Amino acid sequence: MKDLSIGNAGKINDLLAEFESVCREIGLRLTHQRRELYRLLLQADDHPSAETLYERLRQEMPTISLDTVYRNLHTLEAHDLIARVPTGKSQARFEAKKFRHHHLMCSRCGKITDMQWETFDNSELPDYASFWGLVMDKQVTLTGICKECLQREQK
Amino acid sequence: MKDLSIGNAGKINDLLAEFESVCREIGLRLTHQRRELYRLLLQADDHPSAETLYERLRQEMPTISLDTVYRNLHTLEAHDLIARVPTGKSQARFEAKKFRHHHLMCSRCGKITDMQWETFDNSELPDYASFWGLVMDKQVTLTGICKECLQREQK
DNA sequence: TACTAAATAGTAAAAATTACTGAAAGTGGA
DNA sequence: TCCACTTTCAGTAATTTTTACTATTTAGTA
Repeated sequence: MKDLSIGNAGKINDLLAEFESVCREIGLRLTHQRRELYRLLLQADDHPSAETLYERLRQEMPTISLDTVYRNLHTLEAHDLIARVPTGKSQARFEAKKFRHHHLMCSRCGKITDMQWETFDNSELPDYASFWGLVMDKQVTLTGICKECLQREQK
Repeated sequence: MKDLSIGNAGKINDLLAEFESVCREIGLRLTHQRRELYRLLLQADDHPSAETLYERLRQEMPTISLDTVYRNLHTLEAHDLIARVPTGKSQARFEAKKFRHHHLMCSRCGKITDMQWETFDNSELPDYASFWGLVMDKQVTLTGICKECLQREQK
């Protein structure tokens, strides 16, 4: 995972420029569709599904096809430019790789929130991990009920 | 999550008895299909998909329907007797809740392996978590390449 | 401007999950 | 043990999600 510092998190344009040069490096064509897909993912903070991205893209380019969305999601994922959020649900959710983070998932409303946790990031893996093989990434998922849902249930 | 100690891990029968009494407590009927589904999940260590479970169940009861498998997976999940493994893939994978553990996922062969990590289990959550809401579970997923795949690639 | 491989739109197909219906079966009480 | 009640089931259909196919268009480059 390309470790982009959180200081850049808001600078969509910088990240887009970075994306474009990475694409050129690895020989991916910069189509309007691909750039827009990535831009939407960069500015989204709701970990959209393929279907949701398709709907959003259709606002600006009504003729884009669903296949293009899925194909590009695969391509970008294969090149580690975006990631799939491991939800356990049948519908996949996606995110741009902006900075190292973990996920909070509300089991009531399904909302997914990013969270940084440096203490964990810096911690040692258990011995078993190196016995198992080569670990490339470690990710925490916290599950529970978000504040909004808790308040809603109290009423 | 019902925290069953790892000492019981091999004792399928004990866990089945436990399962049956839990079902009676919460008013779930103990049908042959449901018991077998749970038993298969208990003894499986490969986190099978719904389809895989269906195939296995058909060995012993050829008339069982796929709907029954899905319905029971939902029911048992809703009562926290089994869990869905958050893989990020479109096909859901399941496991019985035997003991507290985390997952190692091989990005080459897709194999999922359980791992205990008490240091993590006992660690404090970051402050942001309590601000977010009520956290019920914390789970680590390590991604990488398992030993078998590493050896295969070296050849 | 023209060439070429990659990517796209539109559509079809496949895979995975959920819904529906009448029949069967487990559960609790007489 | 039998009965009534309700859940669950099998079989099938429908829906949702993802992938595949093909003719056409486009980005990158000379």
